[in-house]
Amino acid sequence: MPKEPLSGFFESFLRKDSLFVNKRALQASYMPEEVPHREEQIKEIALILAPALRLERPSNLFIYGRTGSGKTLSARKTTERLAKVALQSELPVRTVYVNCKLKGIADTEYRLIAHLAREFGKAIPATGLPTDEVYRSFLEGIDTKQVVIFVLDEIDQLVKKAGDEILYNLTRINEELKHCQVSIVGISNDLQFVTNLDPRVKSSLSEEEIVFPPYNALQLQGILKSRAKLAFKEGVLSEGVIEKCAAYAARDHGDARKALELLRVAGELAEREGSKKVNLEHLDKAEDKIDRDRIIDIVNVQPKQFQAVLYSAVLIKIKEPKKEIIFTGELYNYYKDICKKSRLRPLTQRRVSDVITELDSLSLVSARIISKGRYGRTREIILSIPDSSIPVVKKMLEESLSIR
DNA sequence: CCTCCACCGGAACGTGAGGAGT
DNA sequence: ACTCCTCACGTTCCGGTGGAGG
Repeated sequence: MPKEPLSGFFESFLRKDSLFVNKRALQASYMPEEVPHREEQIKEIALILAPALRLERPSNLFIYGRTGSGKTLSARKTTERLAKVALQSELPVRTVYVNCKLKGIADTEYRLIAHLAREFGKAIPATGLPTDEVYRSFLEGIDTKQVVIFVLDEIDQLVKKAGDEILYNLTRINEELKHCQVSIVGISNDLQFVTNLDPRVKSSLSEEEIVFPPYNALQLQGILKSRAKLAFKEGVLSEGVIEKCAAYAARDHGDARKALELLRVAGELAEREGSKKVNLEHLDKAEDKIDRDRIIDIVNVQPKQFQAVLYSAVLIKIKEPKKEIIFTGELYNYYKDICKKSRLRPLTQRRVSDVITELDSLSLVSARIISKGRYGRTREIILSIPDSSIPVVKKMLEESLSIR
């Protein structure tokens, strides 16, 4: 008599004590009441944006700092409060937050402007119209007596993809508007971003600038503690878990988001194991899991051609484990072979070169240009997938490319 | 000091899909 | 039906270049 496979599973799951009380407090989207160690920056932002409440145009603001340093959170928090006060006093002030990296939402000029226009009640089709038409509609939509603050997050990604003309147009729209006043808050985690911007855009975009320094280990501990208090039941975190978690993230430019994710995943692993406590081993396992999951997720959604290029690098690594460094030419030869095996039309080397650049920005490989003197100039490419994950990735790629 | 390799990376252009306006 | 958009993904063409070796 086969036992019912799920017999009692959900029942006991329900009965089993969860380690969490409110897991959301550890998720990236969570907006805490306070943003610790960023009081100064928040005050600065508030000071710069406050004139909006007198219906004056605030200076454009440029915020930068590394990932997980609290930029987005601080900016959102501040604009939210501002909007709330404006609403209470019935002042015509609008704040709009856009993340430019979201695919298909705001990652081109057309889409960004269309998105903004929709915020002001204009219906813009996803495609089809000329861009100036979209601009026209957008301007028409906002040009009433009001102050509008646009917060453009990950603005560096937008410019990288679509050029800085967008910003030039955006910083100039006040000249086109009769009643409305617009100011722009740009957020970037690329510190170099401003330096290679068109000088005209640069000066108007960064009328004001705020830098977010990375958190140090102690500050990270504070952040983790306050969130852990909300997220976990009392006493489930073993001694030293917070400290180690903070140390791990501090090692890597003080990324608070990463620290929180680590803690959350450690908690989930502990819970799944049926452990009563989250301890240091769970943290180690979490670190591993996050790394592997990230890679798998990214690799899975890459186009076939990208996968083929990556697979070439993986193959080289397996055939010659001692060989860390691959040159473009070698990789390309392997790649052509792979294409034959998986019945893919090989791309030109020029294109593959771009693919390599993109794999680099996904951190699947790291590539830098070197000169071998007499033997030419090329890129040295190093696979950034940890040895432990290589077999999984290899299998995935073979399946996807239908090899063997 | 000069040369010259093996690429890099900018620019212009082509194709084909998804869609608007007339 | 026809012309005109954007946009992703490629190709072709080509000038540019750091440094080992003559």
